[in-house]
Parts: sequence; C-alpha cells; structure tokens
Amino acid sequence: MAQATDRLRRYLDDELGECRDEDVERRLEELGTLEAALGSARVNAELDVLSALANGTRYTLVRVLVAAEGELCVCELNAVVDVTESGLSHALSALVDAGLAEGRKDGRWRKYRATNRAVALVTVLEGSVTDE
Amino acid sequence: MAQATDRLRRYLDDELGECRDEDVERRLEELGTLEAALGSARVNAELDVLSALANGTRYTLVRVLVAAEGELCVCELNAVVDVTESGLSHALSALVDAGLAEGRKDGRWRKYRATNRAVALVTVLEGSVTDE
DNA sequence: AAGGTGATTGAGATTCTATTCAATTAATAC
DNA sequence: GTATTAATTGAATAGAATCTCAATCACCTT
Repeated sequence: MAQATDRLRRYLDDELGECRDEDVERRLEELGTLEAALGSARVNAELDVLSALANGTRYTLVRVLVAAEGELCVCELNAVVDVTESGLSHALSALVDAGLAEGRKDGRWRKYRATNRAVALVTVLEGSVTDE
Repeated sequence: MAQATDRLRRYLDDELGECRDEDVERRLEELGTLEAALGSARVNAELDVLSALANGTRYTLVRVLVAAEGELCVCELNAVVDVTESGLSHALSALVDAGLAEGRKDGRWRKYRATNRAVALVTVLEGSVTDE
C-alpha cells in the first residue's frame, strides 16, 4: 500500500503541479468514498447475483424461464440444458438463492419461474450487449 | 436424454390427460424454440460480460469507475482494490475485453473509464438487488 | 542513450466452481 | 404398508479462474 501511495503522490504531483501530504490524503479519501458509496454488504449481494448468472447452465435456465413467461417443470427444464438431473437441481437451487427464480411444488412435480429481478437483468443484458 | 424424455412424457400425460408421441415432440420443439430464441452466439456474448463482472476485484473496479463518472488513473485504482499492480492490470484488461471499460494512454499514465454498458448494468443491479 | 517509473504480459501455484455419482427425501399409486 | 418416480442433497473430483512473481514493454527525463 505504501508503494502504491508513492505512485499516487507522483501522479497528483503531475496533475496538480505540486503535491503535499494533504493532497494525497484527500485523494485517497475521495477514492474511498467512491468505493464505499453503497457499502460492501450491498456489493456482495450484487456479486452473488452476478455469480449465479455467470454460468452457462444457469444463465440458459434463466433465459428460458424468462422467455417462457411462466412456470416450467423441472422435467421440462431438463430438456434444455445438458447436465444431469442432479446438476440441474443444483443450478436451480443456486438461482433461487440468488433471487433469480422461484420454485413451488405441484403434486409430484416441481415448477420454477423467473423472478422480476431475472427479467430485469436479462432485459438489460440483451439490450446492452446488442448495441455493440 | 432418452430418460429425460420419458419423464417429460409422463409429465405431459399428467398435464394433458393423455400423451402421444407427437405431444412430446411438440413440447420439445417449443422448449428448443425458447432456448434458441436469441442464438447461442448472443448468449455466449452475454455470458462473457457476466463472467467479467462476477468477480470481487473487477466488480469493485467497475463500481468505482461508474461512481467516478470519468477517468481514473491506474495508480488511483490501485488504492481501491486489494491486489498487486499486476493483478489490477489483468482485471482491467478483462473489463476492456468485455466492453465494460475503456483505457487510454495519457503520457506515462494510463486512465480508464466505465462504458455505457457498465453504467447500464450497474444501475440495474443496484435497483434490482435493492428491492429485495 | 541510459535510467527510472508506469503498466502490461505470461507462467505457474493455489483456490474456487461445476458437475457427477450415490444416497436420501417427498409424493403418488398399488 | 411397499414400490415407483420426481427431485434434492452431500461428497468427491475434474476443470477453470484468480492471483502473484518475474520479465518485459512504453514513455518520460536527463
């Protein structure tokens, strides 16, 4: 950290024309403010969601559930991803934990649907990756 | 796949009251359509973006760059993440590859900024993870 | 040109993740 | 009750991602 601070000092010296200890302190505080703007708990929550989505199997499931605009049975989802039944169950469980899917029991079948969060994220991803 | 199809057949039999071969075929095709709605190339592109974001170091960088609303020097970014200079460089490189950041050389310093894509995604993530 | 500094790159060790197999739970049918 | 099927859970392993170290490139200053 000390070395990084040295470099920052030289940078500020370059930018400001001069650089005193207080300039470095101030800039470090500004950067810390940017970082802490929303708190690490929130960043971690967002990271959990991103991590849940960042996998081919899980993202495919989310995409299909969003496209379906309603519930799909596990046995149906099994046809769209290339994993074992167990792998599918793990994937769905992770999506539920991340608030991206909801499941309910219907007799001996179990059905899942996409949450609003999933719909919002898929929509933005589609849009933002399109306008390449 | 054959076994999964058997289960799907029993499910459809349950849902429809009866189930012929063509019912299973039709449902499989419907599911395939949902999956292929946007093409795997596009899904892969979206997955690349998600993978780039789904890491503490990189997501923190994106959050800080978005919050900064402008350029930040590598030497400044070094103060907000807890990795070596090398690790920071790798992280920034991955963000650029994913279209989440842009870098430019400014004399002997190098500066990065968030792209519109990054702003859009961070905004939605903030919003969707808030309304828990 | 030489030296110093900012930043990147590639390789390797470590750490995490995704998937499968085996076992278990839950629901229905007999 | 027992059997059968749907789905989940936990443990183990194979594979991928992340980080650091060392070396290198790029730019500025003298």
